[in-house]
Amino acid sequence: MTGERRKFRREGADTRRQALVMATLDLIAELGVRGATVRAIAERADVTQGLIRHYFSTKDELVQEAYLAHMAGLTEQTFAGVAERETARGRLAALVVASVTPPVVDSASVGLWAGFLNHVRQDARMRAVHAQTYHDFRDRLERLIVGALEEAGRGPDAGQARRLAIACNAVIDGLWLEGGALPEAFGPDELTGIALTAVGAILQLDLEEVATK
Amino acid sequence: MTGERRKFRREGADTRRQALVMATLDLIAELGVRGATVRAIAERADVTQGLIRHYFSTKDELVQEAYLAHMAGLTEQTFAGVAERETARGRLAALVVASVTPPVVDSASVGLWAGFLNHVRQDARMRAVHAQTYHDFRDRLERLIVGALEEAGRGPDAGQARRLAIACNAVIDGLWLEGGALPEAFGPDELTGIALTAVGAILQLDLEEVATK
DNA sequence: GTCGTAATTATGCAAGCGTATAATTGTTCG
DNA sequence: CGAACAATTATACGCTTGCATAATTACGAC
Repeated sequence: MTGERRKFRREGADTRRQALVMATLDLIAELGVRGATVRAIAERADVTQGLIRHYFSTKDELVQEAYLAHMAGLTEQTFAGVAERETARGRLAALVVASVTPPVVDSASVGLWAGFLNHVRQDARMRAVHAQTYHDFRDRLERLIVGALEEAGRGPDAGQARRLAIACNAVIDGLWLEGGALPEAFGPDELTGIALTAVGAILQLDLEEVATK
Repeated sequence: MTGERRKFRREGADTRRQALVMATLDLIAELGVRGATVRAIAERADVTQGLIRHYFSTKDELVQEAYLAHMAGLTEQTFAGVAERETARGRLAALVVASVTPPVVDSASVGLWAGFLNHVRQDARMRAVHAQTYHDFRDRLERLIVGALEEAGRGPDAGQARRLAIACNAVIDGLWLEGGALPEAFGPDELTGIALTAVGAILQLDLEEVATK
């Protein structure tokens, strides 16, 4: 009858912080931002709610760190297999394919991103992370594009390169979004083919022939 | 010292419902879904909170109607000037331009859309609205594309038309999203030019020469 | 061992939330 | 002009939320 206090193990700060961040991402993806309450996060991380305050002085701080982790993970997943390809055109094709294929294209991932967008619009630091993530991705894409065009003997000037990168990025983002938000609306591999064709048309480059390694 | 009861005017049901929907949209756009509480909505609509329950049996019902109104308004704004153009190619160009220009491209509008997305993923009726809005827009886009291609003497088959519409839709959505989420990242009219070039490249059609009426 | 301390749990609080219901009041119609 | 009724206000309830603070306990140092 003695009210038994819950047993626990001590963990390193990094482990615990990461576990809390993962639990937060899980919940936002699953239930939306509304569902990611302090209590729910704690429960999912198998911890009591007080501990969150021990590692994050405020809930917004935790959400912010979760956002950073999500965006970093997304970029990493997208560029995962790119460097392995030998030609610039092959690297570009690999990036395009990865961008519109699971695990990058994923309902929960898109939901997560959308859930964060409103926080982004209100919090200056999150806005900075957002802008940097976007520009970082686009810059890398632009470098791949320039490489592929030079390989084909046509080097674009800076303005052209910028505009091409914005356009290709838009195709990729749009397909990513639609594939994640309406998974059942597209056939298997349909998005892959469309993405390669569209980006190829914008750059006047055949990406489909090099898509499969 | 008699607690004075607030004066009020009776309004028609449609007027009040619409006012409440507008207040909801304002608040979600401004403060995110978190900020759109029943009390805040009532205050913005200059009404007491009890009235909301008189017109909507639940808050989710109000949110759902607001979503419907927002999406319908967005589509309407996008297609506003399209029919005035005489050639199919001109109509397509007009649609593309409208899609990446204010008031369609707008930070609040994108924020609103993102705020709804998580509701969409959890509520079946909202998911239906979402899917229908998307397919409706894409179908109209596909018809414009087919018209423009036939005008140029090349009628695509059904599969090609579908894929082209998905690709063009992705460009438009991606630019809409980025223009709304990062307004300061693009110069004036930059998105317009990029959108016309990119869609034109995908369709192998010159849209820029017909863009300005 | 046992002692100190940081990690963790337990409990509580004030504010805000959506919803329910009763009391009023503006409007319409005879 | 008065009665009836729907539109609107007022008030309150129960729950959940984020945050604070005190009580415990696992674990490393010596």
